[in-house]
Amino acid sequence: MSSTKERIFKAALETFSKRGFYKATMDEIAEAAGVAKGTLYYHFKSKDDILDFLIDEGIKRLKQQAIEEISKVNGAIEKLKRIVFVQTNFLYKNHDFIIVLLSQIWGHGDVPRRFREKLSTYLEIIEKVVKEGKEQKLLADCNEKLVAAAFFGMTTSILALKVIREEETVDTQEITDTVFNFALNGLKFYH
Amino acid sequence: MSSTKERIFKAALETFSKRGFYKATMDEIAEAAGVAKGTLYYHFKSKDDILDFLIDEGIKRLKQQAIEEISKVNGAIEKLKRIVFVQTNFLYKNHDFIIVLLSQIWGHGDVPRRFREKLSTYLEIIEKVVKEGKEQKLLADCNEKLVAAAFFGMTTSILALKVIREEETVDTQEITDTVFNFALNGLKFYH
Amino acid sequence: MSSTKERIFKAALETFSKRGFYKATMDEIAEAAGVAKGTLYYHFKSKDDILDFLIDEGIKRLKQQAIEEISKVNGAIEKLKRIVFVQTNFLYKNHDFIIVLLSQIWGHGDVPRRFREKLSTYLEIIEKVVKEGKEQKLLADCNEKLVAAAFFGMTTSILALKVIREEETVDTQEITDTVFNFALNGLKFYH
Amino acid sequence: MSSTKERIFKAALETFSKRGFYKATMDEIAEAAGVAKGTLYYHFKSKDDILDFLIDEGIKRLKQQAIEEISKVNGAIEKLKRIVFVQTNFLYKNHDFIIVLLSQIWGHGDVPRRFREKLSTYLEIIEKVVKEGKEQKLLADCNEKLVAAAFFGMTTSILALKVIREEETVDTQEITDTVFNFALNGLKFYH
DNA sequence: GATGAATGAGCATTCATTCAT
DNA sequence: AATGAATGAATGCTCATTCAT
Repeated sequence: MSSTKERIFKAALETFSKRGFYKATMDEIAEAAGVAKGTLYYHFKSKDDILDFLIDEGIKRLKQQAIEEISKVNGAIEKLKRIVFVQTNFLYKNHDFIIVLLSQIWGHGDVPRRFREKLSTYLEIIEKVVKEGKEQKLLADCNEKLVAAAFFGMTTSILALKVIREEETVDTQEITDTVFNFALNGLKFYH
Repeated sequence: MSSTKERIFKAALETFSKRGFYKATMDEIAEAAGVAKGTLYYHFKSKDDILDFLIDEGIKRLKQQAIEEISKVNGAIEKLKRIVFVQTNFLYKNHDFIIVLLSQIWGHGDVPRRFREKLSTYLEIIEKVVKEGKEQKLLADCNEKLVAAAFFGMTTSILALKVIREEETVDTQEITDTVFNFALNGLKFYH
Repeated sequence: MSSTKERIFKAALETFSKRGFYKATMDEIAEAAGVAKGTLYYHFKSKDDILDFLIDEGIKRLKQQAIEEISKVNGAIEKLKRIVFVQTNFLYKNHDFIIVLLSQIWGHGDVPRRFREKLSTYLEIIEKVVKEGKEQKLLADCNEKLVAAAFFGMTTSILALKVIREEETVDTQEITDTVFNFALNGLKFYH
Repeated sequence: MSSTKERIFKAALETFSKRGFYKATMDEIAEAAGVAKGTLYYHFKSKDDILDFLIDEGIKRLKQQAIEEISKVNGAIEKLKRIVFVQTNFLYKNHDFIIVLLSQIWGHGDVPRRFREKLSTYLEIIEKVVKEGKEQKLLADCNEKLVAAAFFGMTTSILALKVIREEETVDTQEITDTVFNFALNGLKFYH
């Protein structure tokens, strides 16, 4: 990625996150990137194309990190923990991305559908681990598709709500632990 | 609510859900409602105002149902189950609402912030039940704010993904059970 | 004029003056008059019709007062003085009217043309007095049409500028004297 | 001023004068200027902004000419004559401007107020000359603010009425003489 | 006489996109 | 590679007017 394209990428992510995709204008992105408006069109076909690129890149990076991380350990439970950890950290470090993603995946149009499909390729990683866990009798019987969605929804909700609120510096380790513990053991109190 | 306003309300919800808030035009809403465009402005101040009203009403109704339902039973765990049930059913019956809500609550602007604040008043109901459960030693120690967010994120993710996909008729009872079981017992396999 | 029409008349004059004819809305007029919007259309054909009526009435009243006043005295000069006096007082007491009038008479459209024609019937009163004065060798030779326009322009400019500025209470007698003296003797200093 | 902006400037002046500011549409201005509607917004922020610019420029040019002209002669009376001359000629040559100006300066809103303030900077030039004339015992004692307003009101009234009527070619020299003579010597007949 | 809900033509404004330089 | 002036289709919104009650 050329340095100019990189700058546009970052500026767009920031602008979409701050203003929302629709309210963000090409003028704003250009200004944030420090380039002329025409330059955006040299590097991207359209505004939609920038969004596509952003989502693509984001999910690609998230997947890479998840795959890399779970390859380091053995056992479905340990792998799951790593996934929660990666997810939390990634979303925390890339909250602009998650805000943009979460604003775009719901809805019936072609665009949200395409984004959901991309996201699915990430969720499949989780599903696979859950399935493994079930087979290894480490995890209880469950619908792994539902569980993957639940995992993702849980983590993003918690994180997005905290991050967006620009609260106190978020302790990602605490969230990782909470989510993981919640997911594994549930809320029931054991005497 | 006058009958005209009611019709606009429903048309707007449907249109926003189908097309997305920004792509939906006032002309489309008017046509869907079977009124003239000017009539929209007789009942609402602006397009944003319609959205506001939609979110307000939706959350108000969700809260009403949740409160009513948990008043019927005793015990935090039973109450929690009812909440999951209401949430699932409400969101399933009002999937247009949930799509609109989920598309609008993320982001840094004033609008998403306001919507999150409204949503918080619903989450507080869950928090209260969780807190009760902890005090009664029915639920494990946990951060109830995080748990409430997790509950909401989990349910909506599962549901929205199913609903949007216009999948097979969704079995809300199954989802209720899955979510509740997951939340209560976690994923760990017990020998 | 029925009491309702009278109220609309006053409300319209005030609203047009405060907001300008185009910015003023029928809603504002109705509210100022304390009636429903539909009622305006019971008494007047249209917004333009209200303006017409306002201008008509205003000029009619100005003419009446001028005619009555000049009938009280003899001699062109004395009559001219009375005209200046009436004009100043009337415009002061009816500054809403003068503001509306002055905003509408310039321009090429049919409406300003019609208003100028109505105003002409007042200017003719001045012209006639000036003509008389010339014939009686009391006033210097001059183009009475130009002089009448000058008279009107002079007085309204002075007054409007003072009145609009909502300055100190305007001393109409002083203005009358100044204008009259200026008009009669000019600015030249006589040694 | 870029050539495009210049063309918009002229087209707007003509359109506002012909149709009135409020009846004139951006489409009309664009067409008159031979540019696309969007181009108007590339050079001006809004329709109001165009009006602002027009009034600014007009008054600036009128002031420039007046200042230049009175610098050519000595003596308050001669200067005054030049002012009347410039005013008459400028307004005649720029009757579109004067029509727009006169339609906009009356009223209580912020816009007319701002325009009056701009116009005041021109009137101050007249005031200064009148003051000089008084000090030099060339002009009678008078309120120079009132006199300046009177001068302006007199000239514009005469001119606007003539110009709008699209009468016979206006003889600006005759008007200059009439106004100047009227202003200097008054209407009284001297035996 | 009076009301106010409903209308829809009209308009200012926005903004992604193009293209000549 | 980069620019920025110009475009025009698209759209939210206004508001005078109508009419059934």
